[in-house]
Amino acid sequence: MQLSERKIKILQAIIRNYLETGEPVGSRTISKYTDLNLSSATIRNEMSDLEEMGYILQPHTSAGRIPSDKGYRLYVDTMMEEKDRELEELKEMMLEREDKMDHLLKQVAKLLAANTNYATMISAPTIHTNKIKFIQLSRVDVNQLLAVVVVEGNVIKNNIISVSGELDDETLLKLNILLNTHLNGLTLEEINLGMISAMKQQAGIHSDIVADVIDAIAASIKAEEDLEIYTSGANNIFRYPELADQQKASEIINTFEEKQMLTELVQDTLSDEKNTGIQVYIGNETPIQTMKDCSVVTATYELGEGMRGTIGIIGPKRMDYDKVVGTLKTITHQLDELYKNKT
Amino acid sequence: MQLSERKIKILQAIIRNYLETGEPVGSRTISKYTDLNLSSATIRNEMSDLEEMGYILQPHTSAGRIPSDKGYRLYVDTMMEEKDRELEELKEMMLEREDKMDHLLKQVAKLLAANTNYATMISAPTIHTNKIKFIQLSRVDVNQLLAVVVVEGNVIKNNIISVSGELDDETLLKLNILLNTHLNGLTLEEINLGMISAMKQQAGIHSDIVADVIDAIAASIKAEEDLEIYTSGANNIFRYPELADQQKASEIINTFEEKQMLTELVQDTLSDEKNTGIQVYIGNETPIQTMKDCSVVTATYELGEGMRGTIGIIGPKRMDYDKVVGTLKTITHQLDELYKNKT
DNA sequence: ATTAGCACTCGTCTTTAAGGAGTGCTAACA
DNA sequence: TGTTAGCACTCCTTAAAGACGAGTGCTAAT
Repeated sequence: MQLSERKIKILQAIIRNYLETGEPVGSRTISKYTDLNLSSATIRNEMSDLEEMGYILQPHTSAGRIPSDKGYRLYVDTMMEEKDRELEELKEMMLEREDKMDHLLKQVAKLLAANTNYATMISAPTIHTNKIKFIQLSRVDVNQLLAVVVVEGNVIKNNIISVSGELDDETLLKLNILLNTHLNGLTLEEINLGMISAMKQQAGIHSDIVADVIDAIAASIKAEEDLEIYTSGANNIFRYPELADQQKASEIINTFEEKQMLTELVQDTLSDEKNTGIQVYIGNETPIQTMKDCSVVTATYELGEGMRGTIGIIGPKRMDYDKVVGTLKTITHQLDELYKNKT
Repeated sequence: MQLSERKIKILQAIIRNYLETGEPVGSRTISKYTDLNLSSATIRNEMSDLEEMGYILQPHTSAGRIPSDKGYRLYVDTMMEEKDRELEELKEMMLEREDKMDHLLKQVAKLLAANTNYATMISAPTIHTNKIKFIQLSRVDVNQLLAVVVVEGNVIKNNIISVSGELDDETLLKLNILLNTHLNGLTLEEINLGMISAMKQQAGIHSDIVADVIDAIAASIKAEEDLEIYTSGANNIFRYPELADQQKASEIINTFEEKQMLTELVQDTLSDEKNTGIQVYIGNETPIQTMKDCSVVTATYELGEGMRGTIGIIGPKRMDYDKVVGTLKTITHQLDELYKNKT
């Protein structure tokens, strides 16, 4: 069966209505709601067709229809009208020039949650492809060195390294020069074994320290390990009765608290880069099993080259996709702007 | 009316039973439960007295009794038998010598939540009274300086400072020496205005940089600002029907997610140091309004001198106080040990 | 092709009744 | 005087029954 123009209009009306109310939509509602001027009986026939085609379903006989996952999918793919939404607060916030990345991200998550009434998450940008800008070893104690690594984008990583032998200031200076001349401007991937052994050779008896330092750098830069994820508004799910029962709420809250599982979402989003950077997962499409009764909309944001993070909005399947997608587009754009102004 | 020996025994039996089951306790249950060998009628009379005295209450006529806050308080103060509980996993975990403080704390929170089935929080130790061990300014870009401050206990703080004028290496070195000679070994409180102006004078035309640096140090050390709090097991509250309804659950979850409000709990706990370091807040006694239906047990742990943090366990009023207090005592002790072995 | 009409379904809400746990009180007992 | 058995009473919980109504599917008329 074909999806006639009229069927599309009716489906759209059903979904729009359901998004608002969360209640099954009856034929009479649509008959009044749309400008099609059709009687409820006609709508009923069309609805029957739409159900057969799998776009809508009935919770039980004698109830109205609700969209199926397939219906939502069609809606998101073809019928959505993005509502652009400027977040004024965000602008103001960014004007304050938040130097601390983590603060900024927490704020963004919070703001998004407050504006959308859904649960939100944001992953700190991974610095995978980013270049080392500055390395410094300092002695903080007799046998402890502090290794500071700054990568492009002014992300700072620290590590305390314990060393056995003593080091005089001169040697330390030499090591610093050695490390900086060899590693500055490189990304983590570009540091290879040959380079490391060359450095070790030059370091002579202190080669073990070089090894330690490089390990430390690798460990601290390593993306998977400390993929920081900030969340907000998890309790928003209680606004939606279809998610608010104990079983489901508990699972979702747990996912948000553990954060571990959210990394899968980030990975999945970052790996797929066909479209505009916005992805919509409806129900079972989500990579996180515990969210199979939700819809998840994710966006990739980019701060300069190679620094990419993910923003995710998690809500009921009947979320306001138009608003969410619009908001996400705006916000990723604004984050982009922020970075440009900062550098 | 006096609390006779027998009344105490009965009250204890009621509370113990209610802690287990969460259901109002009837007279017949107690009559069988205890070794007092009294008929249910006698128990009823005693219960009536206990209710009049405010230790227990009836949800409605013809229901059993449940402990009142006053009853719980008496239990905690005089009748509790701490169950010592070693956390084997914790020992193992600590053996791995987690260098990263935040990882360790997250792990502890998680472990506690898993072991107790309550929600847990742990605040990172505040470094309030701690001494500055090492300061270093480095140039990372034309007009950007990186200020690294290490305080005792190897807690590292970074700040990027933007400077207008250019600085040559020599000046930077001088500034570093200036800062270190003046500030090393001092706590934040000990840095006073006189000292600052003296340093500014010595810095000459770069006095503004000194000011910036000190601001940065103050900002990064400041305790209230970045009182990191890690939480775990918030979804455990769903295990307890009396907390699991939407209204309450949502509030509690929110408190846990925002974390902001939890700082009050930390402040309160740290400020009061009469007892063993364990505090029990029952119902309305808690400083956090949203937790008035819960009980909160907090403990102060200490890592070396002056580095103190708070561990909190949040559960229903009928929590297993014996177990929780015992566990907290053990864990603070173990953390103490950890620190000793580390240094 | 559209629509009015109507019987039918089925979830929701309300009412009613039965069941039962637990109490308070009274009177008897040691 | 303290303890206990007995009993009426309360009130929550659960189940069953019925009323209600929203919404459907089908049929026949337009």
